[in-house]
Amino acid sequence: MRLSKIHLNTLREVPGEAEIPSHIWLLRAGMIRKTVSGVYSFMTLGWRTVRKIEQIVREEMDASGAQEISTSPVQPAELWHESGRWGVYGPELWRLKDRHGREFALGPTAEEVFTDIVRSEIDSYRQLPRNIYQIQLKYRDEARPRYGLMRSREFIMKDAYSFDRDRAGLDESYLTMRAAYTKIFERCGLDFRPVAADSGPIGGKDSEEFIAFGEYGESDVLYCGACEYAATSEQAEVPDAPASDEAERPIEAVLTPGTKTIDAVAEFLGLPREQTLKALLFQIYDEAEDGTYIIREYVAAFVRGDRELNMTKLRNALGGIAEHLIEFADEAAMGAVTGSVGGFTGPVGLHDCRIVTDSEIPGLRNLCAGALREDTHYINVNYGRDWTAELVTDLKLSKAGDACPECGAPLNIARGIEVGQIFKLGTKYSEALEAVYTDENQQEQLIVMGCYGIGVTRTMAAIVEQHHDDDGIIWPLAVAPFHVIICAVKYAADEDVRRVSDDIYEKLRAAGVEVLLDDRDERPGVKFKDADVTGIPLRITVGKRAAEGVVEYKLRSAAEREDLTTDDAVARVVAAVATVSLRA
RNA sequence: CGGGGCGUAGCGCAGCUUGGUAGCGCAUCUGCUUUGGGAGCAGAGGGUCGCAUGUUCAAAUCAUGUCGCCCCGACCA
Repeated sequence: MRLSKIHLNTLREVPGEAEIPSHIWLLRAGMIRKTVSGVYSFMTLGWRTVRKIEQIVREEMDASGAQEISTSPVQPAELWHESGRWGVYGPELWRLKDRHGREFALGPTAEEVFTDIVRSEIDSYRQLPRNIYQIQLKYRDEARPRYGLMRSREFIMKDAYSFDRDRAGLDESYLTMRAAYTKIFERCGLDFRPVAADSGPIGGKDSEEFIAFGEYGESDVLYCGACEYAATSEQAEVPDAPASDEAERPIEAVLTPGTKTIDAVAEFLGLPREQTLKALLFQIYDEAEDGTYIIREYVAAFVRGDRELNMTKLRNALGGIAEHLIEFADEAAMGAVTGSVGGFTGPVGLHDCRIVTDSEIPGLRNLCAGALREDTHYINVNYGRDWTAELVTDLKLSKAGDACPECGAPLNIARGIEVGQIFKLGTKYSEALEAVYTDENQQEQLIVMGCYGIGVTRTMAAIVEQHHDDDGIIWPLAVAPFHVIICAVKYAADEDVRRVSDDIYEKLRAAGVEVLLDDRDERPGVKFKDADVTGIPLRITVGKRAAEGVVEYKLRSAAEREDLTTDDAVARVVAAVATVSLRA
């Protein structure tokens, strides 16, 4: 295409709203435009890249045997009531009503819709397995949209759902998707890793996230340098400290004035933090039909003093409490339940609340804990003798240096962007929506499901995070809006330049290359800057030596330039583009 | 939702403390000169200062409220 005909508006300055590279460069390259917070429009070049990514996703999904369909983002509330998610999904579900007052949601995912389709269309084991997917706008009314495309309220997601006869079939479907995802993100040019993940409110057991490494990611990943183990910080198992063989000493109350924190009490008593017990008190809500919240119960959770509590593990341990239905208890509640003020909560004599504890606590001896009286702690508190918990399970938040649960080597930590996730759902939705098939013994069986998501627009942001420099974006060839840009210096004024540029342009187009000809009546500096900021991976400059048929060839990713004849330049571009097509 | 910051021309900002003719740079338009890394000169257009109420002879400026945006925390593709 001719650049003079394309709508392109690059920005010289960084818009005030942008903080991180992908947001800054996508705006400055004129690829995206904000409509309102968390909602973006894609302009000509930006949309071309979105479609490139979608195309890669589509090709690999189709190659894996999945089929593309299209459903509406408008989903009736009834389906959500059937699955039970209307009440638990929380304020992130973007709800709306029609003129009759009927309720709908804009789909944040589509498990219900796909299960609904399958339950009415699949009756026999002969129709299984199936994997169907769509690429569609999704809606999540985020508490805090952020970082441009990284966390938006409207985004493009590829969501796929697999339907199998049994668990073994699901395992196979899952591995097929895992392989397809690996290819997709490789073709997008991302540095990424699949990591074990929490399955969150969608439900199910086994799950992995595909994390693209990046400084501005919002996920913490713990990975082992010695083996293949990798997990998100919420999910990573933390091995218990070895049980103590110390003898139990008699429990004793001691005065500890003003020591409201673990650090303060440990220092005051001269104990290591490992010898203390950290208490955290939560209130759990029920959501009434009218949308109000009522406190259902209080929960006290205990971990070793030097540990951090993993909220995700706690919520899962309590039977999958939705994130918005649990929060730290306020001071007033603390007083009512513990008979004390914050900072002196402990397990001994605690009542009127559920008590859960981390799994390493029963093995530890003679800990220091709050005594439920202001300025007082107990020392030599022992599990079993002085207190017990209703639930004993791993509640520890993993951190760098913790032992790898597979091989024991110390774990490393990295930040990353979650660009995809794969789940084994099992029968959660088929049970709720009664999606069954008849097997060869004429028995009705529940369909076993998996679901698989890719954030297409987030992937676009992740690519820019990994591929940019001080001058702008450096698109990998496979997702670039155009393969090559011809910077025609003095196109309007110089007949040789025009002739040579048009010649190269036509030859490349004939060869199937996506080529952009900068035929604008602009100064050369403007053309070079625009070529750099928009990140077109290959550049041919036609200028000074046009009359003798010589042009300059340059990669966006490299500093070197090379003078070539026009035919050699065309051949180089065609060869470079061919490497991308071959990878598919 | 809690905490902090910001709303003045398409974009980036100054002006506000101490109330008195709304400004600068970029972008846009016209003309001339320029043309291998975001040109120079001359000129032109464009803003109910987020909105509402209040104080005042007078409000971009002070007060109250409200809406929007951005950043930090708890959640997710």
